[in-house]
Amino acid sequence: MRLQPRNGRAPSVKDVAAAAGVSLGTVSNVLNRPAVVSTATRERVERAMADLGFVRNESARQLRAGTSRALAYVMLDGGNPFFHDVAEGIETAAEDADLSLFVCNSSGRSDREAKHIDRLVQQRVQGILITPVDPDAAHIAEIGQRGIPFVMVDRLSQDGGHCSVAVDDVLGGRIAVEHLIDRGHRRVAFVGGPPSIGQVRERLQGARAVWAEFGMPEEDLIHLPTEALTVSEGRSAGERLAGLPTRRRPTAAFCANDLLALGLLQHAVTAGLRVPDDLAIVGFDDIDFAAAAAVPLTSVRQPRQELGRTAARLVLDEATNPEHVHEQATFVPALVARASSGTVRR
Amino acid sequence: MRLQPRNGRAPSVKDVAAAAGVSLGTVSNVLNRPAVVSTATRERVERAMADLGFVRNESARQLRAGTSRALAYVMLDGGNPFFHDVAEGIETAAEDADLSLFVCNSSGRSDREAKHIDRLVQQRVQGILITPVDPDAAHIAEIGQRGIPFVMVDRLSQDGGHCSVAVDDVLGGRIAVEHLIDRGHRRVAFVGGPPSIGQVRERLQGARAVWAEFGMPEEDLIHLPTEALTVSEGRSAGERLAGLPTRRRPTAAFCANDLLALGLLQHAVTAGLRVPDDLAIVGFDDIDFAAAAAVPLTSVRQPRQELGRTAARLVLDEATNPEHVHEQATFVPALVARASSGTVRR
DNA sequence: TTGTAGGCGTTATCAG
DNA sequence: CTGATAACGCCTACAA
Repeated sequence: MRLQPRNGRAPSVKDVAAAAGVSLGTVSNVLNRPAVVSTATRERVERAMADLGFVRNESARQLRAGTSRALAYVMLDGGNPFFHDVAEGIETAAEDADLSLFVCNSSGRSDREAKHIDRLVQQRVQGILITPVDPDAAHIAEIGQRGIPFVMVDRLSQDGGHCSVAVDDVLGGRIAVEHLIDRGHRRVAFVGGPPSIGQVRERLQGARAVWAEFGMPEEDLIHLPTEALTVSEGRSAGERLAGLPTRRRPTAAFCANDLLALGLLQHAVTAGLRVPDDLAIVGFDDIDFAAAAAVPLTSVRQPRQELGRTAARLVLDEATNPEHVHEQATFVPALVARASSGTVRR
Repeated sequence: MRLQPRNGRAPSVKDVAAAAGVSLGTVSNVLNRPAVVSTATRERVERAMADLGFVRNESARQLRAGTSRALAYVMLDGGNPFFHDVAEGIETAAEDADLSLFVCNSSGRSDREAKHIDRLVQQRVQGILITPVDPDAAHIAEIGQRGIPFVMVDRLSQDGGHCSVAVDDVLGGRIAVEHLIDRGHRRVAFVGGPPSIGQVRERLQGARAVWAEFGMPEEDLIHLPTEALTVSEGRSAGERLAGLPTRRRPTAAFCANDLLALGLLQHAVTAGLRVPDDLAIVGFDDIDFAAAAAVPLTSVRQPRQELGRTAARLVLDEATNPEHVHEQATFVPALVARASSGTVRR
């Protein structure tokens, strides 16, 4: 392989044509409509391409085609395995459609998110999937106004102005707390925040609803707010919880996601609380690390990969189907009971 | 904002020029050398760009420039938070250089890796960072032959034919096992595989070396092979370990990475082994979940973000500095002792 | 079946 | 500051 034909420049179709002794159009045909070229010429051209180490220039193709052959996913928190699993689901769908997937991570920062979106628009990606920091931010609305197909992931659209996929978070909150009531718990903590995150609000809302329906006193569902949905915030919530006087201390905690639950679990063990006997714990998302915790974590399962696949399907439909109508795909969460909420009390 | 000027086509510099009543060259100047344009005209042009919702077309820029303004990282296992942290380090460096970062995930599959590389070459990225499935694969060597700057991450170059960054894995194995010997363990398991993974081989090699230096009998360092470096493989190694007769069972395990260690920890707890009293555990990488485990995990720390930042620095040097010489950046791993190896025996 | 011409959007250059 | 023009590499007509 001679890989640097014209002093440093990558070989172009022209170079291939020259090397193969055919015209430029023939090379293009070999690439795009191999059927119309005679076998002999085709092989000669392919040989020349291999010899030169020819690689199509994607920017030129793109410029010509007017659009790139890529999708993008902007995720909220790359440190949370949940989003990685969603991305995997998107990627399988993108692969099936022979599209690349650009994965970006806003790390919960709106400025970074806006910057990523800017770049993606410049790249003319075919569609944007996003789990937004703030679904009402101006730079989110602009995506749709630009006519770029886009789908909100893990967050339902309020106004139906675009597609979205998510589980029913209110229901998720309900089944988590109902499970704890079932297990005999009469004093439960909800661990989660900040309330600016919609998922947190809805999971809490579901928890409160079912708590009231069972006729439990409102003050016995205790909200332990956190600054973020992270392991270390879970740990600090654990400190506050362990610090409560025994008769005020909840016997169970429902955490707004698994990272919080893992942090809480860790602090509880450190503080000498037995899980689930002294403190039962339920998380949300059912990331792989939940099942892998030293006390396997009961969690509300989201169909992570399927969320991603569905989101990709919707964005592709919007990109290709002129009859497309926006769709809010809602999935039903399911409780996965493990040891951390294991025993029935009394 | 009128966002669709010419029936569906995104507005171009030409449209902006027309709208602002200036020439195309002036628009280009506003974009690329704002200093040479008078304030009044510049503002008029900027106004027109905003009105039209003009966004530079990156493919056209790229075609013109001959290279994209992006770096890429192909990681080995997106499900392992270690690689996410490395990617974060790369991204900060890329941001400083005003470059985009494309993050790809081979999921340990060589075919997926090759496909990603193909795409990246077509995109004419400025450089490729990669933690390869197999450093000797043909598609890896081709990257260098193509003249694309590239750096191997978490794996040292054997022949110096390219840059690489990694910790000293042999040393990592040494300090892990020395720590266990220190703690009084005389029968230790090494959990890890497959041996096709260089990191596994070297960590084992270090473990064996220090074991011999302390005069311990070879057969008391027991290799429990695994198929992969995952939580579930760790769990299954745990089953094998717990199944051993008590007098043959190691009192400690050194795992080739933290995912294995977390899986092993989980099974140990389930099987009724106390950690660290019945079984001490040491992992490798020191991912955040290691500290967050219910029994916080002792681990050999890699400077994850710094590996990424350094790799990015090297690839940028290769891309821009004609005097560039390949460099093997080696970092020193450090033991982080936590509860999972906590007590001194006897 | 092959060759040729034009254009995608951007940037750079050069003469006014 | 304008206006015109060429070039990047590819693709698709259309003509031979």
